[in-house]
Amino acid sequence: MALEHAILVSLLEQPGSGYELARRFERSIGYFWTASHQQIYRVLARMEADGRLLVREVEQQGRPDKKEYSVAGPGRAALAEWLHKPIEPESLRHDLAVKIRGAAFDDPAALVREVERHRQAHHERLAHYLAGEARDFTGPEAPAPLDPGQELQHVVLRGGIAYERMTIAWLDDVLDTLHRLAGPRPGPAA
Amino acid sequence: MALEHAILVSLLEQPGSGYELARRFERSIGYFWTASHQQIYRVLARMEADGRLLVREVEQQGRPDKKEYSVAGPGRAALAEWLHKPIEPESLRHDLAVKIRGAAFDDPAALVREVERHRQAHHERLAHYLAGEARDFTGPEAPAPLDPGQELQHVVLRGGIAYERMTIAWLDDVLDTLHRLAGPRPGPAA
DNA sequence: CAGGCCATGTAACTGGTTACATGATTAG
DNA sequence: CTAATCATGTAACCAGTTACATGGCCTG
Repeated sequence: MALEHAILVSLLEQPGSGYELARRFERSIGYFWTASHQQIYRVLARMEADGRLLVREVEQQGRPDKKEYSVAGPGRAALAEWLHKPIEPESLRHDLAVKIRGAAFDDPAALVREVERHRQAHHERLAHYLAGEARDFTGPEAPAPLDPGQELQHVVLRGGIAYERMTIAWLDDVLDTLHRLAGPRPGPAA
Repeated sequence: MALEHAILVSLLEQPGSGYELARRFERSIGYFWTASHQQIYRVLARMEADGRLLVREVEQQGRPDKKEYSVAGPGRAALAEWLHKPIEPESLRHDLAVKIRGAAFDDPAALVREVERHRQAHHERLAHYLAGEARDFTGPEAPAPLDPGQELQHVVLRGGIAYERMTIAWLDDVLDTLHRLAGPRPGPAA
């Protein structure tokens, strides 16, 4: 149930509406957790009903009104409790790896394009993360001595960067392997 | 719905019972997908009802009878269709990263033990993967020229190894960061 | 005789995805 | 006029987790 906790962390960093949270989940929080707006609204409603969040209706001009959520005492307590409770190290879940193994029962060469597409997507994510890192942490615009919250955000982002780099390198390995299997094909003209 | 496809791949590699599949999901397939026996039995029943799998009751001596599943024509067709259809590159979901960012609102030092525990778990997984690699692919017992299926299994395993190594390095980075934040603590005796 | 492995399942619940639904404002 | 952005939600479905349930065989 980490979505609740991710929301608590995000709202502690900065109160905001469901819509704003959904956008954050596409950016910074999305480095390590994703959620759709539908899911977010549902969970926000439940958390407010449970007394973990406070809502404030904010009128805006030129835009729809919004509900600004912030963390209530019990919410903060729930987060603290979770932080002190050990969690299971999680395992990978990678559809593409299923496909790669499945290629043995199909044409391996047919997978090249798909793998290249994924490589491209990870490359774009990496560029996006690096831009964010320069903007918020290492660039000339960034605050010189980072506060603890920023240091922690930075180390999480470094994890995202390391993940994308590793994945790109692995997909190159996969492409090499697929080419090797397709190149010297066992045909009659071998 | 990649569990169905993972099951199809595994049964194409080798027919087997639900119990055997559950064990494979703890080993080789578990490099990139996990599933509990409950889930597997449920999905197997559905796939058989849909005509994607065949069952054969196998009597055994000294053990309970088992149902051996194998892939039927429509199952193979369903796999082929999925293999040719693009899928979305997936994003990370990492609870521990939520905790790390949450530590800004708690005591960062209190997280050290938890991170060390995770580091340890990933270290063990890495050792397990490396042992499997030596046994099946690179060691003296391994078949000299690997067939395409084995090449593909190997490249997926290399992905798991790269992931574990990357994660361990990142967790070291996280530990450094936590120590830096806790070390020069902003107390009255600073 | 206790514990672990082999083997199969049901039931209830929780979390996540997809599809549907509405409606105002602003920029091109 | 059209598309994008802001803003909030409901409903149905699918996937995954947790708890419960059974029972024989083998090893120590």
